[in-house]
Amino acid sequence: MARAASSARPTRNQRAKTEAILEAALDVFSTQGFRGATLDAIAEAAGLSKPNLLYYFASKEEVYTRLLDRLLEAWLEPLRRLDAAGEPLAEIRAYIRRKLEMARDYPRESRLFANEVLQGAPRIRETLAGPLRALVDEKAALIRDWSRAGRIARVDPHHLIFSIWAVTQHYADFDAQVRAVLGRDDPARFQDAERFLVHLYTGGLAPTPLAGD
Amino acid sequence: MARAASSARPTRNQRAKTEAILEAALDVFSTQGFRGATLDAIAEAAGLSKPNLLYYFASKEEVYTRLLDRLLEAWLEPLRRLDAAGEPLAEIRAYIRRKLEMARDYPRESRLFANEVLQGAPRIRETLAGPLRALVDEKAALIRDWSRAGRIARVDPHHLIFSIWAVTQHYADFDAQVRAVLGRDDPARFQDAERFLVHLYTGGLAPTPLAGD
DNA sequence: GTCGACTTTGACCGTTCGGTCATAAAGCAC
DNA sequence: GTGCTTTATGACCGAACGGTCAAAGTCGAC
Repeated sequence: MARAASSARPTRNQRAKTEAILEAALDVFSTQGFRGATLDAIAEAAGLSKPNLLYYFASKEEVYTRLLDRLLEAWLEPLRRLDAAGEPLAEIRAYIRRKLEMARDYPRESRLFANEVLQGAPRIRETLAGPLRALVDEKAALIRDWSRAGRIARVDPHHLIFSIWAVTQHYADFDAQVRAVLGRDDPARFQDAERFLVHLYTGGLAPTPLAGD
Repeated sequence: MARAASSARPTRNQRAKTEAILEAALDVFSTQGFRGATLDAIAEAAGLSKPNLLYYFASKEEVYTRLLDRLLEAWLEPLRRLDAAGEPLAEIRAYIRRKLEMARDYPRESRLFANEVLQGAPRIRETLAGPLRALVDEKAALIRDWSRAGRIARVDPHHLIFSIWAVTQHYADFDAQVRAVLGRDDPARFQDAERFLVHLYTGGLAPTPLAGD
């Protein structure tokens, strides 16, 4: 029989094929969503027939969840690297840069995630409420400590994190809008965004609130 | 014959029915996307049969585009109200508040828009590159003038606008994630978000950059 | 060459999709 | 009531969907 998700060590060729399928599926799922995507479209993009695709994956659902699992693993990494030993403002700036790089280099992954959450996150709710929440709470506590120590302004740590997610992923998820507004293709948009965001957060989180106004 | 989008003045009953359909369609399209939504689902949610729905709308496409047209009209309004005569920082804060209110009161509309843009904005690309871009450019010029006059910090006006869109719509589009991270239902999340964002932008855009650091 | 495991495919199945149509109610003017 | 328009529906259509299956092709081990 075939490889019913049990073969201990997949062949080099098996790896290559499943990789091609996941690559194609990322294209399709990230723009069409789960329901909007079709196995035919994925198979064609991967360069094989639909039954052949189903030889490597049991179902459409399995392709999708495999993609999500991978994604979530990598998704938390930038926040995880927020270092308690570092200088607070520099740490936050570095976090913004990492997230912005991910939006630039992995926009399809960002859109896949956005699609899933937009639909109410039916397949990843447990992950969000479990590991993600735990990580966010941990880092929020760290930020709160920085606040209380007067090393950054006193702000709500959770909403600070949300805002960084929002402004960085925006450049991947709303790429079509950004392009339309800035003109067909502004190659400097990520650089300009980084400069703006670093300024915004540096000023907005500075430990000494300004006197005037 | 029926009302082939020609009847000059629709009956009260016609208005009510089309309204019920659009209301139901907003529910379904905003969570499932265009391809994921089905006419059966919309018809059932609206409380009528599929053929009856198609008596009021010519096609699935027409329901969707009608919804989008409405949305886009209202979508630009908050930015349009950014007033050149006002005090710059107060104007930007007011803009943030208006956008946050829209995310709170019209989350489905925000998600519908997000879905469309995620898919590459195939149906609203012209609107984005036309009226939206024109409005953004106009307001960006205003903000740039404020910058040059030293009334706010020198920042990229386009990316400032993008960031406000991102952080406000995030609370509608990623509601499932926000809820999961904050705990089942945090009724104060919009208040807390507003406080944080006002602080962030007030500090980040303050005309006098801080001396230290 | 031949054997067996792995891989690929065309044909097919049941379901669901968007949409049509003939027909039947329902409402209303007279 | 009669007649006309508006509204509603069950039955149906062709296409596309996710998925199955038997059969054929491919490949290395011996």
